[in-house]
Amino acid sequence: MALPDKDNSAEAIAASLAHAIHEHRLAPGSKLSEDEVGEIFGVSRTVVRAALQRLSHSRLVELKRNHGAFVAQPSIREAREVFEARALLEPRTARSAAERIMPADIQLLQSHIEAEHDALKNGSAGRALYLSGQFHVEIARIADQDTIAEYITQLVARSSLVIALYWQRRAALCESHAHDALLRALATHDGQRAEELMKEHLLSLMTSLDLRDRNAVPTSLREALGA
Amino acid sequence: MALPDKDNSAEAIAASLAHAIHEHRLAPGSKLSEDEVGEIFGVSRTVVRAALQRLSHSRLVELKRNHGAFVAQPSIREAREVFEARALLEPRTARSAAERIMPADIQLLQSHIEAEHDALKNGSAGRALYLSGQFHVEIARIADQDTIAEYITQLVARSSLVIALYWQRRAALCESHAHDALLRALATHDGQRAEELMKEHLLSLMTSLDLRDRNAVPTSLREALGA
DNA sequence: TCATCCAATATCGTATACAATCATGTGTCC
DNA sequence: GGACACATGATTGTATACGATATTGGATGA
Repeated sequence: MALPDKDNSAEAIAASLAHAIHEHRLAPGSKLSEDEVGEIFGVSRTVVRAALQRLSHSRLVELKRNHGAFVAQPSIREAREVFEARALLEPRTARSAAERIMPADIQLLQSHIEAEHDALKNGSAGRALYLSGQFHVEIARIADQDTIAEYITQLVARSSLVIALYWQRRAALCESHAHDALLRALATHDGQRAEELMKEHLLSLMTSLDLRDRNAVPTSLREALGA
Repeated sequence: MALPDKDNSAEAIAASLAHAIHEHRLAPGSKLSEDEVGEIFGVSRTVVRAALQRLSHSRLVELKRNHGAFVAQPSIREAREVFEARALLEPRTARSAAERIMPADIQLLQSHIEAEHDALKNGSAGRALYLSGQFHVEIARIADQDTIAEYITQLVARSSLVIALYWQRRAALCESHAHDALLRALATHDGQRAEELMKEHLLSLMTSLDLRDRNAVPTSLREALGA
């Protein structure tokens, strides 16, 4: 594992774990033992705890008292709420981004899309998912809204967990086309269209999930066995 | 100081500090020494650190490496961003709340407003400010959106810091009237009007602040002395 | 054979100790 | 007299030790 910066090691570890979660290398429900994580990164439990608390606050891990940290398993309700929050934040932010975007930003988004395509071709779906999320975060950054960008970063990461749990395999590759269209609207400073496209994109994302109750994640064993 | 629950003491301490910040009992820039806070609450630095990290993640305190924790001093830019984020989240949430509100909720909001009036009459402006913030949080709760409610909680607390720094004393008491009007719209399930009122309310809040650069908070001594 | 109780184990929760770092103040040299 | 270097103090950063708690496994009894 990449050794974290000697400074801010807790933050580096949190980022590393978040990245792994985002790329689906860590599945929802995975246990993150303090000792184990500490050994992997070569630090004591003290700093691991700081990292885990950080992630807990971002809702990426769940801290169970006296039981340890686990990669979060968002409920269906939480999944819906995450996308509803995104639906409030992202469309208007995309509009702002369209009004402020600079040539360098367009280049960057374009390379994001290409990297995502490459990742998909190489079969690294996790990395593609991560890049796809970063596309959204980047738009908030272009809109010059750090506070909103931070929230979107969180929501995107949580969306990755939601996708891990509730994705239905049919309805797949609309994604990249949506990003292409968004980029075109942004590049032409068409704020109105960017806003609409983002709204539709998020809606289509949500409808590609199976958020019916019956497929609830087996949070309790009783429920898992259909008792 | 109220002794925190033996369980989750870090969270209790964080909540206590957040409350104090929200009520302007702790001014922006105040130093929060780990030893001092630990002594006040009767716990070791370990748990104090956890609480401070939590607050740091909420942007209520700023952690300066090897220097300690300080109550945050939002920049003008951050102040704007906080209200822009609220402008995206709250109006639509108010509309949802209007559609779902129950009689008990109306009662609760009414009592919030009354408590706020009482606090103002008793001269405890800090408490009034806190209650005024809780009014907004309560609306998100009524809308049945935990995720958004959490964000609004954070943003409201940060708004309190912004108010402490940038409030201009003229333009004061429009507040309670705005809440009254909002409650009427909510109580009559007039979602459209609730959304509009919330949008205007936030706008008027922001314009009652002095967010011009020249009044920047003296983050550096040089700036404070007008050098 | 089954349920109940209890001990053993593993993990987390907290306190404390020590190391690292930065700020301040002092002394010396130019 | 001024600037630099260094020692000192205070505060945070990290590691470790110990205590608390919940689960697991086995033993005992009916």
